[in-house]
Amino acid sequence: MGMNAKKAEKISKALADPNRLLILKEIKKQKDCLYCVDLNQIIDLAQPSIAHHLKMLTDTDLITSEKEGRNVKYKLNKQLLDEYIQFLEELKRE
Amino acid sequence: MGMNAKKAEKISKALADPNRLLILKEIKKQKDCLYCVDLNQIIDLAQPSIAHHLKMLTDTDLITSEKEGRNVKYKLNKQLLDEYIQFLEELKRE
DNA sequence: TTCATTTATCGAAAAACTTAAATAAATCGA
DNA sequence: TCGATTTATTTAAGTTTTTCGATAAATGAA
Repeated sequence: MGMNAKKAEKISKALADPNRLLILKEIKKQKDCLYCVDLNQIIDLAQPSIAHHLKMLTDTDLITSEKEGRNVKYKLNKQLLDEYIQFLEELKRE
Repeated sequence: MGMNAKKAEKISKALADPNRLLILKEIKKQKDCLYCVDLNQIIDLAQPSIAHHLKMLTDTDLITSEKEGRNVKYKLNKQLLDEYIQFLEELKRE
């Protein structure tokens, strides 16, 4: 619970890739609920690469995954994003 | 002016390192005004490595540098950080 | 000018990251 | 069960990043 520099570093790293930002954007587009299978149409990468990026995002808890039959549904972890934003806000306070 | 995914990616990358986060934290500590020379005491890295990290932060405009004689003074670019935060906020909006 | 201090750059080695082919695992439908 | 679909894992190649030694450049002080 709560953000620290180590976590913020990992989250920053997770955000530091165009394809992962695209995934997050798609989650937002799909009303905060994305099926992995749809990403293959959207992202110009081989399936294992997409799986790799999804794993990085779930490993940092930026997104949560939920199995639905053969598919996996992804949602944004808004609370963690908020904690990260709070960490950044505090960098501004002198 | 204004944030986009490409810029956000670069900023994320700049934030995705423990030493660079430490530099930002020190800028905050020193009342938003850090002299490069002080970092050598604080960060356990060789001088060229510190210079490299400072360059990454200035290249993304997260910090600004100002020459003062032999020294260089660094300040946080709060506006850019705000734009980045805004970008993240928008990821939450469905 | 000469020396000391501070910062920047170059070059190279090591570590980390990205990507995809091959393949495995899980699940659904027929 | 069998075949098709979806996702995960392994392995390896290519790229990028991090780090430091050596060295250069810039500036202040004596």
